Amino acid sequence: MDVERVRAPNIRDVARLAGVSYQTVSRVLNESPSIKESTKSRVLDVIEQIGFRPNQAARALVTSKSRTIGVLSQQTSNYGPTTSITAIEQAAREAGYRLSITNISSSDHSAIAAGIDYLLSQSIEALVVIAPQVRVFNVLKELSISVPFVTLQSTNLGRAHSMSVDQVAGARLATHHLIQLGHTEILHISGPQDWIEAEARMQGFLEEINEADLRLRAPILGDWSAHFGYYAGLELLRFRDFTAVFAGNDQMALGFMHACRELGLTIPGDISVVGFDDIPEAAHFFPPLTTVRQNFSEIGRRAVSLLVAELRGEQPLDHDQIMPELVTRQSSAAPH
Amino acid sequence: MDVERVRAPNIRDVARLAGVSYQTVSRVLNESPSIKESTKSRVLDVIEQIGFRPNQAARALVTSKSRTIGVLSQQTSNYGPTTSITAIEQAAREAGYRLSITNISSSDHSAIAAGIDYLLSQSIEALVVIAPQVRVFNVLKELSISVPFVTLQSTNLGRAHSMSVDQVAGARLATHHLIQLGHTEILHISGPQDWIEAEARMQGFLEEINEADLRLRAPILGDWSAHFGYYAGLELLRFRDFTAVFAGNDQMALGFMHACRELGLTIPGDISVVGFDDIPEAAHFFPPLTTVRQNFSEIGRRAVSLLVAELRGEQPLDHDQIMPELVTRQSSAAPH
DNA sequence: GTTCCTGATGTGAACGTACACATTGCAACG
DNA sequence: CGTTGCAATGTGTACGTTCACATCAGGAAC
Repeated sequence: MDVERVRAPNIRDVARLAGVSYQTVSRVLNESPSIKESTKSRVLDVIEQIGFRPNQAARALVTSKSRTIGVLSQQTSNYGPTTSITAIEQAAREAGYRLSITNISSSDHSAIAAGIDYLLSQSIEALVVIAPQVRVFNVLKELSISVPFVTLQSTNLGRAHSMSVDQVAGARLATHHLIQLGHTEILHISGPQDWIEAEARMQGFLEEINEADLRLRAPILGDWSAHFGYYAGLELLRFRDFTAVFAGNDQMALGFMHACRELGLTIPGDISVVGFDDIPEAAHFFPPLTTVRQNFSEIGRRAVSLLVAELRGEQPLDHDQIMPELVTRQSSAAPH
Repeated sequence: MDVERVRAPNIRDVARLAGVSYQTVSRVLNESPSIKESTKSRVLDVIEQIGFRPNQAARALVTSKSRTIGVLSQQTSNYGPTTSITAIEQAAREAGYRLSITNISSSDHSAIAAGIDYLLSQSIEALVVIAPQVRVFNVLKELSISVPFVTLQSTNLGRAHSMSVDQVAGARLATHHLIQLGHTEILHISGPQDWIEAEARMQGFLEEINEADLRLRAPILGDWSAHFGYYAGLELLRFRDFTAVFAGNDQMALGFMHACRELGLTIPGDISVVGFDDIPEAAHFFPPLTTVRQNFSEIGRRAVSLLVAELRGEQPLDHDQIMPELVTRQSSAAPH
């Protein structure tokens, strides 16, 4: 009584119904130039009619091309990475590539290596790395990846493997803004020490402070979370020996502002705050947050375009680095 | 002068070096029971030594199993979907499945159909749908998908295809909380009309309002964004004929509170606000937001576990529906 | 010693496609 | 009218794996 397991139609079924050889069908599928218009449309009709789909596995097997781009990412729901990934997915699809995403939860050496290994085992043709930790790059260097790859953070890998918004410049914009308002005692709440972006933002901060010849205060090392910003704020505000804070991202800025309110301080009256990223919510914080906007989607798109060009053997478009932009809102003002 | 293109080692290379037949190697790879321990370890040694990786494409071709779960998602960087997707990815990987994600940007019929078609063309074995619009389900019904699938929202598809936090119950929690505080004029800012979750939350709101025999006010249809919450707030607050707002998500609540502040109203003094989702930032809004927490990760995990069980022909674990939880913070209080 | 069984291993085929090469038909050319 | 050339199409094979089936050795049972 069991029903014969229906086999999906293949290229030969199409050929038979269209009265041509399977190779002709293959030519239609691959848009070969030398094929008569009439046969082509006849084949396409049959394909449409019986709902034939070329088998990707067979295709991948014979061409040894998986048409897949791997993405290694830090496990996060943050706005930046997810926005980039979405852009990557779209750009990849438009270029005819699939995505294979792996999120690593821990960032120790073996987890990173396992993540990359997992991706390579799927015979990805290219790799995008969004896990933005220094350690990840050591692993990358060590493994000498056999496929084209690109990281979405500024690195000193020295090669054309990096695609990023200029974090140093962004941090300088933010810091410079505060200095120009007249602040002289500026605190930086940084991201985790081993994050490349945190490091770059800190560097921009330091450069600007130095150039203005201001007193340098040791940055606080945070974890990007609003919670950290809050608790750090409660602690830091016991000594009110600063008038401005540059937070490594908008979430920490939010938490810090929360702490300020709780201690009865007003922003920007008592303390100015500047964030980084410009997440969509930042415009509605209390007060609306002055921050540095970076175009996460553009980074993702460019990463894909770089990789795809490399895969096709084309010369990649030579973009300038993407510049971030200061968005001035109401959380920053001159000190009184 | 060109170097012979290095071919990746295959199962026969391993067999030769280990002095066995390729089939024996295949048995080792597939953990066949009847294989001598000594041969097994010899084969594994060779695999390790030459860095052999089984070719997934060949495997997929012969087994006609892609080991891939498709994810159809609405293009978004929102906390909920991204958190779920991350959980799905992890659970899928642990169960030995890859993920193939497609984000659809528009939600018209053809875009949805194209998205599903794209996923099916990759011969996915199962499908998770996170694009939570009513329209999507119509397309799903229409297409009569040939693979097991699950949606991450409550639906009335009538079958065991849905995995979700009970949105109606969550909305009732929120609304009931406001009623219990003594509010009688409660406004609901809803998500877009065609979103299943928006509909469910609205339904919960209506049920609770009806049961308490309060005056029903027409919900405002928003778009989930903080911007909408803000502009809606500016508009709504021209008539101060309500004392509490239940927003369809935390972002709209944030925007609404922004509008309140701008008009000189205090929260919860003048107006109480309750959100939905409990995004990590909500605890640091001004004031910290009372909201309904739902476990996005758990939904994702359960979806995968359901699908994997179905693929393996096992009986899926029968979970109760996941219940949301009211998180009371400082944005809600008794009216004065 | 023969038979039977079972655990361990080997052989042939198939999956569906693309590539390299072969063949056909027909027009142009001398 | 034979040759050449080219456009259009067909045939054989390979990709790397798994499945179905075949084989083999060796011990138990008679």
